[in-house]
Order: sequence, then C-alpha cells, then structure tokens
Amino acid sequence: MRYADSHKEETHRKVLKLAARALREKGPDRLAVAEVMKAAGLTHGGFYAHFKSKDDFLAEAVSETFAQAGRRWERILEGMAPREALAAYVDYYVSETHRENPSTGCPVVALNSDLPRQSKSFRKAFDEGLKRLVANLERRMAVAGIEGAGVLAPSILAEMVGAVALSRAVSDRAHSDEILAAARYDIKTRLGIDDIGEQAHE
Amino acid sequence: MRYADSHKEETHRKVLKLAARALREKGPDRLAVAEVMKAAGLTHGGFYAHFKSKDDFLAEAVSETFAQAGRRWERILEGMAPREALAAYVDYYVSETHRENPSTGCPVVALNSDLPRQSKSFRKAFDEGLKRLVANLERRMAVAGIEGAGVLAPSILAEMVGAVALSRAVSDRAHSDEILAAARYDIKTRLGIDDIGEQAHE
DNA sequence: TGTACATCAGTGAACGCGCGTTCACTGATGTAC
DNA sequence: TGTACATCAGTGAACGCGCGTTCACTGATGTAC
Repeated sequence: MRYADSHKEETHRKVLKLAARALREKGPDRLAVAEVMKAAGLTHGGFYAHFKSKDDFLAEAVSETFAQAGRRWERILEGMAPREALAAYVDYYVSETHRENPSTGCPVVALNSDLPRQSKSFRKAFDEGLKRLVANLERRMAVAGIEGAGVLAPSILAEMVGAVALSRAVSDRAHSDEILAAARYDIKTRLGIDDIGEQAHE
Repeated sequence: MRYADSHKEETHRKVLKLAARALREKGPDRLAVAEVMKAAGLTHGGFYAHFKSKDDFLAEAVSETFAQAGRRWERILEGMAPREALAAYVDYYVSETHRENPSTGCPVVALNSDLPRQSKSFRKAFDEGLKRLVANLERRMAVAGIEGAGVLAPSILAEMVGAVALSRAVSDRAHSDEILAAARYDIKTRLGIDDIGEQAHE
C-alpha cells in the first residue's frame, strides 16, 4: 500500500489533532501512545515513524493545544468590534461550557499543575504557547482601548484560569456557577466592559 | 519487635505527612507507594496494613495537604490584627516563595488540573479541603470588615490560584515576578487593603 | 517463676499489568533497464 | 512492454521496566496457665 506524497504528513497531523484533545482530557501521564494511535485508526508500532519519543510527541501535542485554542478564538471573535470581542472572550473563557469541556478548552487550565513535573521540552512548548496566548489577549485589550494592557493582560488571564480551575474542582453545581459569575463580573469591571455581554442581561 | 500501642498510628501519620509533601511535588500518578514507604524508613509490603489501596491512600494524603496548609496559615497569621492578617495572607500566597515551593504550598495550585482525572474519593477529599479553605478565607475577610465576603472569597482565591499557577508556568523570571506583583496589587485593591504590606513599600 | 502460644507491625519475594520502545516484516507502488 | 528491485508507511509480536498488590514469613513481646 503506497500512499500519496502528503499521506504521512496528513497522518502526523491527524494523530496530533487527536492527541491535543486527549492530552487535555487525560493529562500527559495517562495519555497512552497506543491509545492515540488506535484513535487515529493505526497500530502503536507506527508511532515511532512519526515521533522520536513520547516526550517529543507530548511537546508537539502541547503546541497543538495552544494552536487549536488560538484558532478557536479567532473563529468565535471574528468580525466583532474590539470591546464586544473582549467581552465575548471573557464570557466564553469563564463559562459553564468551558468548565464542562476540558478537552477542547484552554490548555492552561487543563495542564497547569502537571507542568512542573514534565520534561523540559514539554515546559518549553507550554511556555511558548502561553506567551502567544497572553500576547494575543494583550493585543485585544490594547485595540479595545484598555490602558496598561501589558501589565493587566497576565493578571486578567490569571483570574480567568483560576476561576475555571476552581469551578472544575467544586462539586456543588450552584456554587461552581457562582464562582464563574463572580469572576466574569470582576474581570469585566476591571476591563471597564461590564456593560457588554452576559453581565448586562443579568 | 513488638511496639507501643501508639506505634502504628504514629507510623500512619508519618507516612501521610511525607505523602502530603510528595503528592504536591510529584502529583498523584507519579507518586509511588514504595517510594513514600521508603522515605518513611519502611518497606512497601507494609503499606497495605495502613491503607486499603493507593486510591484510599491518595484521598487521605489530599486531606492532609489541606490540613498542613491550614495549620501553616494559622501559624503565620497568629496574633495579627484582621486587616494585617488578610494582607499578609495575600502577600504570602501570591509570593515568589510559594511559587518556588509547591511541596509545601497550596494543594489547589499544585493539583487543580489533575483533579478531573482522579478517583471519586480523591475529588471528594479535595472538594472538602477546598470548602474549608474558602470558608477560612471568607471568615478572615468578614472579620476584617470586608463586605460581601461570601461571594468575594472564592473569586479572590481564584485570582490567587491562577496567579501562582501562571507564575510557575512562565519561564522568564522577571515576567513571572511581574505576574505575582500585579496580582497582589489587584487583589489587595479589591479587598481595600492595598495600604498594608509589601505593596505599600514598593 | 517458667513455658507454650497468640499477637501483630513490618519484611521481602513474587505476580500481573500497562506501557514505552524496538524490530523484522508486509505489501503496494514507483523506477531502472 | 515486461521484469527485478527499491521504497516506505504501517503492522504486530516481543522486550523490559515500573508499579500496585498479595502473601507467607519474621521476631519481639504480651498473656494464659
């Protein structure tokens, strides 16, 4: 069975795409090589034709999680006015939907506490993805006319990450919802956009 | 070798104490039963005289991490006036020291992203510990005369957790320090105690 | 007071399983002549 | 135009290791008589 020239590359991408989801759901240690290959319709033996080691593979998968999340944001916020986009960003990030779906959500929430225990290459890939994520948020804030976006952006992200992480940890649904609502309110107030989006309807 | 009546209980406590540190450092999956027993000066075979399973053991260890952290706070803030204690709480939580020492730090930062992948008993123990942590913070806020402490406490914790988690993820030291400083400033402003502690000296 | 037995925290060998990694092989197709 | 050979993505058996778990055993001391 000979394949088209692009076939191997396509398989590589397919495996990575699936891995990026599984990584956020299972974490780096519980994500099994054989399992991901099976999900892609392949056997585990072929894995090493695509990746040097599980470590290398994980680093690529981490980058892919950030890339996926980045594309997702572009898609959701496309065409929105800067302030509306920023408000929507907060509303989507700090949402019940995000809480319920780690595998398609932000890798920072899904992987932050695994980070210090992982390999150098894993942490490097995460660091780079995080840097781009923050830069992106900062740009959106600057475009929306927020002052001091450079200092504020990581702080805003910290609050969003913490809120979603806590909301996942709390078993009581109502309490979990409250945490998210309180965070949305506070963040949008800090950004001066508490007149836009969900908050305004409540 | 027959032991004193309290011997087994002491061993149990000793193992748990060590486990609580190792858990925050290595995470639940990389924490090996044999390793913890060895650290306590025992062999792995004796483990099951103390714990029904690794799962049970982990749940106990989680509770112990929250208990340790709780006692630590009591010790540090003992005798302080309410507002000073609250400011010190924020300064200690959102600090470089906390960032550098996961094994003695807050379990919420150290374990939050592992949580959804762990057993029910693990999550239950975490949930209970978290509830007490939030209640404690809320009480300290109320005593310090903060309005709406009930809604504010989890939101404040979210920001603290997120800031320390992010500071651990960012490789650039200066940038990581900035994240913590920005979070301290924002949190203390939200609490109306930005005139106390580190912030005031900067 | 002395002897046989019960108790029980801890020992260490062994088992089974999951998983990362290796490697000889497959089989379809392109290429050389 | 046909034949021999090279290519190469993917296969699947096998290996080794770490780790959770089990279990027969140890050995010091308390207790019964």
